[in-house]
Amino acid sequence: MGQITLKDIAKALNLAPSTVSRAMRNHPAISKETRTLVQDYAKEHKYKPNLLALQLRTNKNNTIGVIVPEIVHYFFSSVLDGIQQEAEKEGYNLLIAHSNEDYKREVRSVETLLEARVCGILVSQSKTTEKFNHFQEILDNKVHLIFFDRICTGINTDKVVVDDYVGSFNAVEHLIETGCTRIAFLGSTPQMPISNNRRMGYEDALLKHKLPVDKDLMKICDTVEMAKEVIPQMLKEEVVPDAFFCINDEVGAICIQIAKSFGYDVPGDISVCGFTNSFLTEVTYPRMTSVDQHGFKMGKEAVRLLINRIEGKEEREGMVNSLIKTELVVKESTKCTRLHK
Amino acid sequence: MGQITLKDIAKALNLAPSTVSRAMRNHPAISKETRTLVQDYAKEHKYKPNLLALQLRTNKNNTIGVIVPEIVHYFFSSVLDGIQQEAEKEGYNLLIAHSNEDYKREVRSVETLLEARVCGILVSQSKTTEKFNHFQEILDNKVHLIFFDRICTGINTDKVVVDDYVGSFNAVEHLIETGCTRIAFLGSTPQMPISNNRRMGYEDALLKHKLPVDKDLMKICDTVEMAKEVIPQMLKEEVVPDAFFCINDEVGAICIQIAKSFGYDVPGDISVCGFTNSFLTEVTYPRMTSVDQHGFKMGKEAVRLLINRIEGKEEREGMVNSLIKTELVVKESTKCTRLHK
DNA sequence: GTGAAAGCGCTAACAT
DNA sequence: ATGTTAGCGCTTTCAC
Repeated sequence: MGQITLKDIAKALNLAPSTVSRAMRNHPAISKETRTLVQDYAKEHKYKPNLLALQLRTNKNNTIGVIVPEIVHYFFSSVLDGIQQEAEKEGYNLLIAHSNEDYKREVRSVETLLEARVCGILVSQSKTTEKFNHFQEILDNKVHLIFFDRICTGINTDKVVVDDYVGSFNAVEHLIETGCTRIAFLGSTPQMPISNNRRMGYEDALLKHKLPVDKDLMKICDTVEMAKEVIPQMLKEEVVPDAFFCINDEVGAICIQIAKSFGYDVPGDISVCGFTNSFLTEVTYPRMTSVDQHGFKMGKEAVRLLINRIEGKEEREGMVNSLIKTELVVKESTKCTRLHK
Repeated sequence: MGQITLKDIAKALNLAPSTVSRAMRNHPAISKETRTLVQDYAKEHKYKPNLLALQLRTNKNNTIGVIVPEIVHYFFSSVLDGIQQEAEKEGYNLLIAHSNEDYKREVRSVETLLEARVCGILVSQSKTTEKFNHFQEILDNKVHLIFFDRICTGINTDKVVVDDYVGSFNAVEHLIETGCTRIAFLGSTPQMPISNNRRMGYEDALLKHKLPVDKDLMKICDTVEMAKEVIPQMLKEEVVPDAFFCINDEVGAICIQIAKSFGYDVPGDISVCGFTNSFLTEVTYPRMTSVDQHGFKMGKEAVRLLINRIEGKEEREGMVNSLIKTELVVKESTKCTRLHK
């Protein structure tokens, strides 16, 4: 015998299944005696309602799907943590899919989640995604969709992002104020809004301080592998950067290693700034200055918004664009300044 | 109109639902014409089978539950990655719960997963868990249970672990062979088998090389917070360790930082060895020697075993105890030796 | 206050 | 080769 059902209880107690159902859910029209009778019996026999049956009836399961491009990754696992905690609190389950930065796997993940009939999906796009039909299909299926961090500008839906522009601007300004003038920007592909916004923050900070925007200092370099190619190359140039502003902490951390291996002092000769403020920043030597992205908070915010949509509680008009504030956390891989508090 | 159903197709094509059902699944008794007719119509109208209905019928959902104690963590996210990839390949979905090293959340996670009627559960125990009724309940519900890494010795079930003893023994022997004689062991609480096995590997390596086992060198220190307390304290003692063998890379990485902040050279004065061989080992300075735990592989192995149990394909008698081999990866936080290849 | 019956979407046994 | 019926576990009319 696997699990006890409502029917079993009904039979055992000589009641109708409907009565048992009502009694379990404290329906007002049920006498106190029957109610306690039923509930006691249920507890004693460890009755567990069959969610599958419930979901089939209401054609709605309390499950939220999440698609992340990378799971072994401080930022995304922090976001997942936030999503998980908030979802659990609200009684939702989580189906997690991992696209592994691969467009095809992302498409398949969408299929899987739709087949599982999730009631909403949170997505952070893979780097290789350039077609958006699969996202459109989510909406066509009347399933709620919210992008976080790596948003897709081609689809009109709710989004949760950090203020990449401001975070970037502040970080670069900090580098400038601490005396750097040839600041390299190691970004991601330009079609990624997070990268594009950070590039604009970078350029505007340079402009504000009357520094030239040098295309040679701006590279696409968003993985450890690329960093191991790109950074040494830049350090072999005639004019070497005196600062690296990196798209993530992984690249930043490797950047510190490489700069030191070339004999440069960090931050004496070269400053390095990362993005995320993960635990990595604590174990590099020197400890790394980075822009905190508050991933945990972003995760919570994203589910909150999604659940509000699902339950029809969102009052804001049109598409919501939620902005999480970043915070520059100055540690030791950038120089000190009195100008900066 | 939300989703199209079998019935809808049947009505539109003037067929019985059962015929449509059979046609969709290439039942041999269905004529080629009807089959293609049905399948074309289904494809055109984007028919998606309702998994909930299917699962209700078979009283079996193809969902596997996972409970991890920590999600923002290189090792566990690697394991999750392995679990995810293998499960997806086999057509299983994943329900992930996060106990956050908290016994009560772990118990609740078990409840949630059982209510969701998962067909199997993978667990790595929280540090604070000392009662096992909730695990027993999983078995009582006839749901397959497999422990990985942080196993529970109080429950008789399948397990997947790394050879902590051997991994530890080899690491400590490497430290000894490179000239260390006062090797500190930073472990976890003794009731955790992984910690206990590593402690035994540690002690046996010392004994083999005729070094004393000094209780003062063995501390419980398995988090960054504890490391920041315990390690400075040990470095202030009269006799300072000349090596730290740490239970995980986080503690190891922080250990390197602290040792350097005390003015010690790593590995000149003090060697440090971690456990996991995460990305952290690449960004510490010097890069950290560590024992690779092959988390990804462990994840795959654990799901494989679980799925075999679920599908009744496991031939091995009794409870399986799967052992993943570790591998000492020597980098720069331990000294060189000719003895060690 | 309680029961009987129908139905959520699907499939399997039993017709025809 | 296809249709009919029943039922997975639950809730919700509609009766009584």
